[in-house]
Amino acid sequence: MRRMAKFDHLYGRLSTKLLNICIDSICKSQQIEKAESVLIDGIRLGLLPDVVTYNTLIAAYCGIFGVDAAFSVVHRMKEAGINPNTVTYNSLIAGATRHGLFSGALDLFEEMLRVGMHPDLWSYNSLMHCYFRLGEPEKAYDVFHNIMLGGLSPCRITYNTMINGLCKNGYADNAIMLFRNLKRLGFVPGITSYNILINGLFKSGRFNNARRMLDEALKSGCPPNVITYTIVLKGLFRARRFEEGIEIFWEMKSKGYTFDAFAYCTVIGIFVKTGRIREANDCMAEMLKNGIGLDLVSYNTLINLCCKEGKLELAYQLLDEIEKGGLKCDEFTHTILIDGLCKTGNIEGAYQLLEHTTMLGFDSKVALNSFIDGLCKAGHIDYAMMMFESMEHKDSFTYSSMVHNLCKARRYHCASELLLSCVRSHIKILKSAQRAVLDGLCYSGFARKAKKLESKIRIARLLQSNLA
DNA sequence: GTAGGGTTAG
Repeated sequence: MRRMAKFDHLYGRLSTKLLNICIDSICKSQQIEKAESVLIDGIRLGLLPDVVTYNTLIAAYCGIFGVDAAFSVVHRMKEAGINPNTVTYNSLIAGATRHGLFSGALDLFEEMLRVGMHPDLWSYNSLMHCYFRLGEPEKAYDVFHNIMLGGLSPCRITYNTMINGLCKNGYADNAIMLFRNLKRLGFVPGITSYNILINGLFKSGRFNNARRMLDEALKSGCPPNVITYTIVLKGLFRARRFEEGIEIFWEMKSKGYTFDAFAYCTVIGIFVKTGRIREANDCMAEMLKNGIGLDLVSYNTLINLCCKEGKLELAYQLLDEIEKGGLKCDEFTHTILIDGLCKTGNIEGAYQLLEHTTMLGFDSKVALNSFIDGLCKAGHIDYAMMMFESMEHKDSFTYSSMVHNLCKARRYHCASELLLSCVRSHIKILKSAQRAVLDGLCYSGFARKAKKLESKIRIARLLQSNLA
């Protein structure tokens, strides 16, 4: 009998472990309901879920439904007599961070300390990340300093989080200095570290340094991955080095890189923006053929492509797919469609969608800009002016578009007033829009007014630069 | 727990 009891005990422990492995694997395939039913079955069979079982569920709830839903699991856990541990809090903090709730993550960290729990390296790494995302690099640095001084030994993620945070907060030079110092102290960077730095250098406009860093990665035995290529592609595109970017794309293909949704969307976006619709279509076909799971950004990218080709019907088919697939359209989706409708001359449709979008609570300045431009192009310039005047927040696009369209309608005096008020409001305007007004005034016999306007603009800009 | 500010307007 004693032997049986011993086996029972062993069986119980093993089974909880098996149950956890099973739930973890189901959660990883995002099937929370199935995981819950496996848990219920397990309990019916007499298995006792432990802290790992609940932590697994909490991590999954955080990822899929958000932190609030995860808290309901914490509640259930406590009811079952199991106390949350550091991993529970780390999961909740990670969940909050993933959903952009950085202040909420900080609150959780404080709560952790308040209830007497000891944060581990994961908690501190997350804390640093949150401070950086909140634009508080000094506080992040304090955490880093404390990790180094305290008994915790930092890991690669600690260093990468620090280097990335510095880059993202505009301290690319400090990031590189830290990187060099750490390397001297024995830190062996992986491709993630190099990607962080290459991206940081590209974004601060230092293309040659970025290229050199890429070479350094290769020489250090870190082959680039799909993320490296996407960074380089985007960086070159941002620098308007389109041909080099397209070359990188072909290089990726010839080396047999597997494209993911990020890479495909980047490339399709670039093709669309440079007017290479045929190539964009080939890419889309390949993306669909390769069975890439389409998320909302992918759908938005494809809908945009359809709109640019004037294939609105196809765009609406994709819209149906979004809703059938359980995804929710966002501001981008609506804006893309509103612009598509405007560009195909369906102003009435665009107006209806704009109203619907506003009713849904989206406040898209881009959509309004698009619509105003659409109105002008369809010949309703007075109505466009009315909307323009009623707009609370006008930006560079609003002014550039309106000024251009007024010039096209030969209403140079009105355009010159807008141009001047734009400059005086410290808003940038396209050089071509300014040129259109000045040329328009000259050619229509108002050369003196053009001269005066030019000097008024110069004075306004001079005053601004003095004040700055 | 770190890396692609993947998609929109002039």
